[in-house]
Amino acid sequence: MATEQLRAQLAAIAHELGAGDVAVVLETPRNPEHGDVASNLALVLAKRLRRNPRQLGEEIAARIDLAATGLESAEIAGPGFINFRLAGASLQSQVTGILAADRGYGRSQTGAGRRVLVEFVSANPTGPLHVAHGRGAALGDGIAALLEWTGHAVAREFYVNDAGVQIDRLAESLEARWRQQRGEAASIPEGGYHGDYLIDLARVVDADLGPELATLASEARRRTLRDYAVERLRQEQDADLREFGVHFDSYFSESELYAAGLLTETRQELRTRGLTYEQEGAVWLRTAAFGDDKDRVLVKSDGTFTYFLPDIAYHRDKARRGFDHAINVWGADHHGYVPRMKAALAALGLPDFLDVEIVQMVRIMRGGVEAKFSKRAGDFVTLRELFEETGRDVARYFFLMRRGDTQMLFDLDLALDQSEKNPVYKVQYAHARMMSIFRKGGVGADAVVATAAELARLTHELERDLIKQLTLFPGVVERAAEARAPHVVCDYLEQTAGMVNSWYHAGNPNRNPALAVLAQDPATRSARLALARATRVVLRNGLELLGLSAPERMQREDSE
RNA sequence: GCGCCCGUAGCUCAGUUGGACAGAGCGGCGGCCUUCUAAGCCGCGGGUCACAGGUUCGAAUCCUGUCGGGCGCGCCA
Repeated sequence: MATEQLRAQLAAIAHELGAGDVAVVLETPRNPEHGDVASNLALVLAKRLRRNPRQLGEEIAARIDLAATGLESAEIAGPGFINFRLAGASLQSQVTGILAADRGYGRSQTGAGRRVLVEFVSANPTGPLHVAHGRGAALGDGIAALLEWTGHAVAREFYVNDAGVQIDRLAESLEARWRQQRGEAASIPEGGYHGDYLIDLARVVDADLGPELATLASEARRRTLRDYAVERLRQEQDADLREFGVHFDSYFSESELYAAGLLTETRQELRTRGLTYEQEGAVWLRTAAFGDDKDRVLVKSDGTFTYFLPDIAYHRDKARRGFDHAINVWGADHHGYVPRMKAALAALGLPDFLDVEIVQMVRIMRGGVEAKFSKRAGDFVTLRELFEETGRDVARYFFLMRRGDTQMLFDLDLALDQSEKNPVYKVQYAHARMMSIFRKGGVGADAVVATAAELARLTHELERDLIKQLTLFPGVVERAAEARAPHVVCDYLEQTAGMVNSWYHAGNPNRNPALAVLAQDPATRSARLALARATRVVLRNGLELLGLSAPERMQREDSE
């Protein structure tokens, strides 16, 4: 790639000028007058070398071997930017590169050799998944995909909190519903679960195990109900996620930690390392020595563990399983928990092992008012209700198109709009348009190729702009992976789709038929088909990276 | 009280390892349909980047403070 050669040359020149190692930043200026590629290298070096930036820019520009990097010109502008113009041929040759890479276009090996565990959703098995879980699911899956695209070995994991107080409340709540179902007076315990879904479950469990339950002693009955509820609700969550298009490589349950003796083992290790102490009958961990506000309790004075200990044991286990790095996608209500978790891992000698991505809350707006309640689930809207109404692609995209760490408004009216106002359809439609051209032209989408001589026909400004845009894709993926930010990809795809549409519509028979992809002239036609395919490759790869479909044709559902 | 996130166009949001006039989508206004699918396209208007200081050749971006919104601060999970 021409830009990579340029980058290398600039880095070398920086060395020659005595500036040492510099991360050369190349960007595509918004203003076309500023060329195809621009670098602020002179500005960066000016500071370091205490020299006039423009003068330095001239000096750098003079040292560049234009021909060797496929450049037409380099000029100094503004405070000291160096603006480069690509030679036409090098731009056109990018198309060939994209077609050759095809499904691999956008992939890189930046993260090769790194094993990363991405843990997300990890909802308690106490009820249906709600929209915030959906956002976490989309984001976790998107982050995992970005890491895969940059060469990391990624595993997706769901942590099941199937032991502990909340599960006891679940069992008690189900028992109350079951008794109500049998005509007995019973009420949901404090801190229990009030949603209608437990009424449904009570009916099912009664049909399933009713007679048996009636004969059991209360202890055994509650255990039976607990296991039943956890299993059923887990299955329901799995089904929701599967239909949402999110798949996990592994599930790790809290009860496994107990069974494998990892809690006592972890506690032992912490003690051996001199990290714990007893005070007021409880066992404390010295997290304050590792960046936390204060020390935290591991074992309560009544002898039971806090939630903290299993979490430490779990994360310690992640490292023991051979992962170099762990990324957790957590809800905003857990952000205060991050420092102590990191502190605990630092105490175990894993200071940079964990990164936590916080997912903020989602508000659903319909007709200008906030939709809050679900009949079945009680005080929240379920993920399933959402994606059954909008469709999977739309729901996923809407969750992904915003930064995860800020609160978002989910505009249901826009989500249900099937025109190109809806950003999802705008991108998908741009892809479908390219596919429709191939159908019309009678060529296989994946078979299109063009010679360099033919590609030389791509001289129109819209074509040049589009090619430049397509060449940005790999960099966008890398940047998005680095920032764990799928929305960067969404922004890019929307922008690309806009440019695709401009190009496509410019060739409308009523506007300028000479610009149609399926032009009369065979060479031009071949070149434009190749560009159309390169476009399709980028849009498809981007959509699939985000876990969305890249449709061959768009079908509108008739509005009811 | 302390900590974290946030405050950018009428609305929803990008841009925040400092850089060229602050961007997109939606909404608004004005054009354009016997279509390589108008589910659209082209153009126009719209902002004291919450506020006040500071650092810098240069600040939406960094620092300090103020105001406003959200969340978290348990021997809960």
